[in-house]
Formats: sequence, C-alpha cells, structure tokens
Amino acid sequence: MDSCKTLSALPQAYKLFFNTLANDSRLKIINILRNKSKNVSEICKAAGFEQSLVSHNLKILEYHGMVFMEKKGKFRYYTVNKNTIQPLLELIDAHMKKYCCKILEGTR
Amino acid sequence: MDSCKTLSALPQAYKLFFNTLANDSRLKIINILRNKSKNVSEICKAAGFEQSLVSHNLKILEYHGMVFMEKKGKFRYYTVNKNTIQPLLELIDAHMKKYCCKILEGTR
DNA sequence: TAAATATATGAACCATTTTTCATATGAAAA
DNA sequence: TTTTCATATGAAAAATGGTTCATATATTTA
Repeated sequence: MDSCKTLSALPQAYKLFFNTLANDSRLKIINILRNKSKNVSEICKAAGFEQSLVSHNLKILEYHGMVFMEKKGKFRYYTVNKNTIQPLLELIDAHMKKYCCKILEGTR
Repeated sequence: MDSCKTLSALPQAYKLFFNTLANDSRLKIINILRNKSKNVSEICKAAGFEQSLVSHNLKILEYHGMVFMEKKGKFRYYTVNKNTIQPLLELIDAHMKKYCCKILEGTR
C-alpha cells in the first residue's frame, strides 16, 4: 500500500503548488490579501510593485486556487483562499519558530 | 497590527521553505522517506536517482528542517520531519481534491 | 595502511522562472 | 464616441535554480 497516494500520483501538481508559493512577489501579495480583498491597483500600491508584475502573479495564484477574483465594474477584486492559505501559513509559522534561524543562515 | 507577523517579518525564509518543496527530486525523496528512515544508497535505489543528486537534495531538505540525519557507521540515515511534512501534505491533499484538475490543465 | 564503500561537495553547464517593456483589451466617464 | 482609467498579456531580457561531472572526505574492511 502506498500511504502517500496523492503525492505519488500527482507529483507534478504538488511541485506546481509549491512553486507558486516559492516567490517573493506572490508571498507579498498573499500577505497583503490575508486580511481583506483588494483590487489590482490597491495591491500595487500596498506592495510597491508595478501593475504588470502584480497581474502576472495574480494570474498564477488564481490558476492554482490560492486566490479568487470577482469583477466589480472596471475593478477586479482578489481574495485569498482561506481554506488552504490560512492553515498553511500557520503550519509554516510553527515550523519557522524552530528552524527559521538555520534557514536564514544560508542566505548570508 | 499585522495579523501575519511571521510571513511579513521573514519573507525570505518563507520563500526558501516553499522553494525547497518546489522540486520533483525532493518531493520524490520526501515521499520515499514518508514511511520509514532510509540511508542515501537506499534512497538512490528507491528513487532511481544518482547518488550525487540525492546528496545535494538531502542537504537542502536537512538545511530547512524537513528531514533529519543520523549517522550509523558509514551510513547516514534520513528521517522526514513528521511535525511539519505530514500535516503539510495532508493540507495540500485536500487542496488538490478541489483544484488539481485546473492546476494540471496548465501543464499540457 | 591500502583498498573499498558510502556520502558530500564545488563548479560548470543547462533549464526554468521572473521581471520588464510595450501594447492590447475592456469598462466607465466626459 | 473619444478619452481615460483599470487590468491583462506576449515576448525578450535578466535572474535563479537544478543536475551532472569530477573529486574530496570519512568510515570500514582486508
């Protein structure tokens, strides 16, 4: 029996999932959206990113089910997927409390 | 107040965390180790990877606290971090049930 | 202590991803 | 119905990361 059917069956999907989060721009966007929905211009301003960069990355996040989009007139509001992203970040917060120092060591 | 102190304070650490998992070789190794500890040669055989590739990737996984290493004579046994990796994969399993098809669509 | 086995590591090459730039689309306002 | 504002997108340039190859280290066995 395989105790890990999903990962072994769908390695590519798992890779894409993690890859989507392995990016400073997208993590910053997720963090900005964590509290409330925002439209593209608001995200640009909050992040200090140019609009094209934000749109490209929102597309990737949406594609992977990590944010949802809703049109309102000429604006597009984005919301984070609270079912996945919220508990995921909490899990990693806990991991970071233990291993963060070691991890950041390698970036110097 | 920042409801997401950890991510906003340590974006680089979070990026590195996800980047560590955004890799086919490392995901395969994690999956192989999910049930029981194995030494490098055993992992090579199970994965069908060459030794150098396995060692490089084990180093990265260990560095980020995702696997632990224990020396036994000339062998080195690696164990997956069950506190983080296990619940993490379960969370993503659930996410995949909903969004997997859409995600994989983009790879064709 | 020489040979064999197990594992680690540095550097180079290759591949993928990100960002930027220019431009297109679409909705609202003038 | 032209202009303006909001957002998306394609392609190219720039940055990043992965795998391989050759070799080093460490432990055991002969």
